[in-house]
Amino acid sequence: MVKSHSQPSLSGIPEPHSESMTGIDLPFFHILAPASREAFLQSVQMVRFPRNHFIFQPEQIARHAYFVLKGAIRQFTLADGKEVVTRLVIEGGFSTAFYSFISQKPCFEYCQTLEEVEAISLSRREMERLCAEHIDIANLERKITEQYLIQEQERALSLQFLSAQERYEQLFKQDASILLRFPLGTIASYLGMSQETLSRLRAKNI
Amino acid sequence: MVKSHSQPSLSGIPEPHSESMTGIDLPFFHILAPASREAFLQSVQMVRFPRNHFIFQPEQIARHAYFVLKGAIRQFTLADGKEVVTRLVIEGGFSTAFYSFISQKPCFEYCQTLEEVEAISLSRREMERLCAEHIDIANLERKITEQYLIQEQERALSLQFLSAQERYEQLFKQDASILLRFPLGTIASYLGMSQETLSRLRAKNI
DNA sequence: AAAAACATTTGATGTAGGTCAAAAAGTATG
DNA sequence: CATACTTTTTGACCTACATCAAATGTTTTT
Repeated sequence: MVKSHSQPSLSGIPEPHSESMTGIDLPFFHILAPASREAFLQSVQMVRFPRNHFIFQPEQIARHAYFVLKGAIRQFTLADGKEVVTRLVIEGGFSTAFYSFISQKPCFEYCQTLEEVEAISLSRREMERLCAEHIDIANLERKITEQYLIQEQERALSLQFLSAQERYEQLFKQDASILLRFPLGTIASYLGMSQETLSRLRAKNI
Repeated sequence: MVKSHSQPSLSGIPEPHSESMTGIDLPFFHILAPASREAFLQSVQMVRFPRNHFIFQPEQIARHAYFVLKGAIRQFTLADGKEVVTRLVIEGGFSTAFYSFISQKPCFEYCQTLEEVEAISLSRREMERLCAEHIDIANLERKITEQYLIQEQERALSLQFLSAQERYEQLFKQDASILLRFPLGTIASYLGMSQETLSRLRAKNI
């Protein structure tokens, strides 16, 4: 268990820059009834994390999920001292340690900002309260979870039977913007291959 | 796209043996309010599929999800004529082509019974209706989806960085009963390795 | 119970992609 | 702008696992 990152800030508790949310307009907002929208806004906060900040670390419980408005986050675990990247998040995506956020048990992954991040934060506790009181929020959360289920399923499938080359091409087609935002080693790990292999693939395909 | 299975029955529409559901007690039932429980029972049906029946096939839309009470199901796709097993379901699990069920777009997987199957069937349409009307059902479905999200995430992670040996051991620990219900080739494919490799692993570990 | 069909094992061989090491390119810092 | 640090590339070599093929074992059918 080696930490190989420069100056991690370890708090994990995003207090410093929290701001009012009045007037924010989110992509999934139009689905909600006005009352639900109002309640939702009451429950979330704007947060800002500096570059290279660790939002979560193993052993902590992921009490919040973040909807990223700006910046880039990578999530990873350590396996025999090697980083295994589990998720890459940029604008428009949710970042949290899903297992921990869902079960409220200690997480096993790191969640690190690579750029300054601006996000909307919702705690699991508030999420449960909102879902218990607002049926449209419960269904919105259900739909979002469904989308992530599909995404994880696709990821598993591509790791199961695509070659390194094919996995790279797939990411290139689906999400080329990701390739520009993260260092090569990070993308390689996310794709389940070594850095050297990804570098060679890239050279071959120009 | 080669079909390599004996006598698939292709209907996909489970009419033959549907039965009344009065008095059924499901594991997740106690969470629901009596009214929701009642509505739920009104919406589901008991179905039975014979051995080697294809519940779904590619191009079809998965209009139902099945909660398996008895029997075993394997789901797979064909990639260059080779079967890639995506999901193994026995008693207590849900079987559906998640992508298709969620999006109501054509599915890409086969869903085949290996034994006679007895299941509770819920259509996507009814599910949406129930979730729109009963907040506790919406939250129950959310929780179930969350569990499957975690499961898929674990599967992706193990395919990403565990060796064939380790993946086998993990399945052995977590779900040994699966190993007894499905043929070796099916399990090997599910674990992302060749049949021969799994056979050799098993021989080594006695 | 013999024949056919299917599932598993075992052996020989090939290869995609891993690891290690060093060079080259790019970026940050005093 | 020169030094240090990080990231990416390139090359040589190696290994885990795939593929192919044949033998053995097991279940189903007649």
